[in-house]
Amino acid sequence: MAIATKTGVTSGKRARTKAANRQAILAAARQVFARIGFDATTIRDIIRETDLAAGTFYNYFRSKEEVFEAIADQSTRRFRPLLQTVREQATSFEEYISAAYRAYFSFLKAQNEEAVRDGAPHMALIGVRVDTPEMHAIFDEIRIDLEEVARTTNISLEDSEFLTAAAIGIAREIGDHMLKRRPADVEGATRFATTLLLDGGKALATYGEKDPAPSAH
Amino acid sequence: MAIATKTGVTSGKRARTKAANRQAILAAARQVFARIGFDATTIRDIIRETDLAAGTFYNYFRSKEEVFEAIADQSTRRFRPLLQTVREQATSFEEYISAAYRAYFSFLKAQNEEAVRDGAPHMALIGVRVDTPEMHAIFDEIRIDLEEVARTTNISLEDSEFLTAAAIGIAREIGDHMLKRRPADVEGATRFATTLLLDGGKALATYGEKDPAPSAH
DNA sequence: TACAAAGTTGACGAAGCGTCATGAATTTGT
DNA sequence: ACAAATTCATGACGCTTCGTCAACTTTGTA
Repeated sequence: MAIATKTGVTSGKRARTKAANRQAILAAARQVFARIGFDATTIRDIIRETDLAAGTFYNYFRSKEEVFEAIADQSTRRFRPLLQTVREQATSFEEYISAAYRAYFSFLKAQNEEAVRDGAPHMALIGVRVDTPEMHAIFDEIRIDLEEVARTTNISLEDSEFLTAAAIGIAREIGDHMLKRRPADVEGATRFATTLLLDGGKALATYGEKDPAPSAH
Repeated sequence: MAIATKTGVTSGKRARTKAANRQAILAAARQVFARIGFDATTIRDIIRETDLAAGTFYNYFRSKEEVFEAIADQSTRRFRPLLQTVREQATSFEEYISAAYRAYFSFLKAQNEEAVRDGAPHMALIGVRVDTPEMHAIFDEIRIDLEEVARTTNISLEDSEFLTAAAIGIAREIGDHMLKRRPADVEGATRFATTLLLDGGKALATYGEKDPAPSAH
């Protein structure tokens, strides 16, 4: 009889298998992408890993690219609550930046380990990298956070959009390089990124000495 | 008769048409990618824009992806001499960073305008972004430059790899956002990126004031 | 000029694509 | 409780693109 809920979701069997099928396709796609890579993957490769028929795929996604985006979207969605926590707990600009980087690098490390466990050859991770609407939402969220934290700490930012872009650029690139170093050092990456974003490269360098002895807390 | 040169390149007609064909394919691919996008492009779309036959394509490239990489590689190759000049003329850390960012942002703007002129819908630029060997070369070049400039100015860098990664991340993201603002402000982006990398976000903020009055020279 | 080497051509079989008529399972209406 | 209506899975089909290859043309060598 299918009871309609507030959200418009029905509890009938129809709706349940629909959700299950979607998830099955996404899970299968994850596996196959990890195993043989996005380019080599065909839609039939994906559907073969489920108990569905070829045509059914097209009831859920228009193309391979759309599945990919949906997976990236899932990843991004899982990151947002972490950012939410960071926002709620930060009491200063420094704290926000530091905690946000830590959250991202931890998340990245976890995602990477999961992908490797799933049989990804090496670092073929579908990350929080693709240009999805969800990613744009994160960008705006961070920008607004920065503005807000700056405002409450009586700071004026010159250009919050550029600052956000830079913060994200640093996160992406340092994140990649962090993963290449085994074991991935989340704290080290966090400290570096935070110091750089706040105080710049000069704070990470020492003048007139042979060995570096920077402090960044 | 084909005179063999030092480099193993022959001056015969064979070698000339070979180079010409390769360029023809690359040029055609550029056009088609710009017009209809990478995904929609088929190898036959590309070859149709030349006076070659389908089979000939495979004498030059293994796949559409390989053409793409070759184009990205060309872009990257064109950027390297600019970086060379920057390296030669910089006398301080600050100067190197500033000039390098200016070179990159100018290059990016020029590339973008060229792509738009070629009929790219909007910002579908094949940039200095892809993970090619040539890009890795640039990365190493910048890292070594940073180390070198730091050494001659008696500075110790904590982690030149991370610093390079961060510098490139900032360039990429700010570059993207710069292009979205019309007209693209190369000097503004350069100033922002340079100040951030050297002195950090704090240098771009003002404390206890309403309107920002940052100085970054 | 004759022969060898290199390269081009386009037709061909294979592979993957997206669609759609069919039928089964679920929901709705009475 | 049953029938009508709706939703959706199925897999075969026609179509597009793929990469290859035997035949042919052009270039280089002697």
